[in-house]
Amino acid sequence: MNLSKTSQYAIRVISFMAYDNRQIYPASVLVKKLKISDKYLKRLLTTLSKHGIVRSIQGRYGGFVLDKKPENIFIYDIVAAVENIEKYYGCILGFSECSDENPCPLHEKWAPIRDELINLLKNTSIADVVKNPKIMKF
Amino acid sequence: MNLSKTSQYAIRVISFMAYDNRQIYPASVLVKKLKISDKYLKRLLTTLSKHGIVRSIQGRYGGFVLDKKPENIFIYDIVAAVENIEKYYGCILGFSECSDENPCPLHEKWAPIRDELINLLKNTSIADVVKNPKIMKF
DNA sequence: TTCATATACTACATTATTGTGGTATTTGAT
DNA sequence: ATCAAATACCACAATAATGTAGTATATGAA
Ligand code: SF4
Ligand code: SF4
Repeated sequence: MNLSKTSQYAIRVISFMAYDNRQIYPASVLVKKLKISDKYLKRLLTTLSKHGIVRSIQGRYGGFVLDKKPENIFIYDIVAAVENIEKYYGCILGFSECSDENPCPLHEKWAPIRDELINLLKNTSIADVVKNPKIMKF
Repeated sequence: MNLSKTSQYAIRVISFMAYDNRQIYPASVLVKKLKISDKYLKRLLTTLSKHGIVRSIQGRYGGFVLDKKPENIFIYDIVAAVENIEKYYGCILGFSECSDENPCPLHEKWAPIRDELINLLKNTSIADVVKNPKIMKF
C-alpha cells in the first residue's frame, strides 16, 4: 500500500528542490543531500525532465530546476511520470471480469477509497508536502 | 495501489473454496479452475494452511478445506498471512521521520484513507466477496 | 578553443517477486 | 502391507524493480 520506491524518490527530489525553485541543483548535490543511489537518481531526473516536471540544463554549471512553481506540481503528475498510473485505477482484488458496472459488495466500499486516494494525489501539490519541516530534515 | 499478486491469488482460491466449504479440493482442481501456476499455488496453499486459513489433508483423497466459515475469514487475515502487513501502515511518501505525531499537510488526508482501507480489509469477509456472481465465473 | 563539469545514454548487476522441477513424505482405500 | 494420489519441501528459473559502471555528449567560463 504505497507508491513505488521510484515514485517516492521522485517526490523527495522535487520536494527538496521546491525549497528554492530558482536555484539550479546539479544532480551531484541532490544525490548527496537525499542519499539516493547516484545513477538511479540521475536517470530519474532525466525522466522527470522529459515529462516537463523539472528542466535540465546541460553543460558546466548546469543542473536541474523546477519547471513550475511548487503549487502547480501535483503528486499525481510525478507518479504518472515515473510509473504506470493505470495501476492505481484497477481492482484491489485483481479481478478483471467486473468493474463499476458489475460491482461486488467490496467494490462499493473500495471504489470510494480508491477515488479518494487518486483525488488526494491529484489535489496535493509539492507546496503542500513541503510545509512539514520534519519531512525536509534531509 | 493494489495487493500483491500473491495476495490476490490467495483471495481467489479462498473465494472459490467458499462456494462449498465442506468440500475437499485437491490442489490440482484449484489449479485447473483458477489457472494459477501449479507449484506456486500449492506452495501458497501450504502457507495458508500454516496460518490456519485452510486445513490441509494429506494423503490420497486429501486436499484443502476452509478451516472456518467464509463469514469468518477476512481479507486482512489472508493478506497478513502471505505478505508483510506492516507495509500497509506506512507513509505513502516513504518518509520515516514523521508520523501521526508530526503530520505534514498530506498526512491529514492520507491517514484517513489508509485507515479506511485497512478497515475495509479487516471488515470484509470472503462471504462478502463471493456475493458477486461475476467474480465467481472462474 | 579549451576544458572542467554537467547531463544523456546504454549496458549490465543486484535484489525481490513470481513461477517451475524434482523428490520425499503422508495417507487411506484396497 | 500395498500403492495411487495427495501434500510438503528444497533448490532453481524467469521476470520485474532497483541499483551500478562506463562512456558519449553538451555547454559556458576562461
Ligand atoms: S466489483 Fe469487486 S472484484 Fe470487481 S473490480 Fe470491484 S472490487 Fe474488484
Ligand atoms: S506526515 Fe506526511 S510524510 Fe509524514 S508519514 Fe504522514 S503523510 Fe507521510
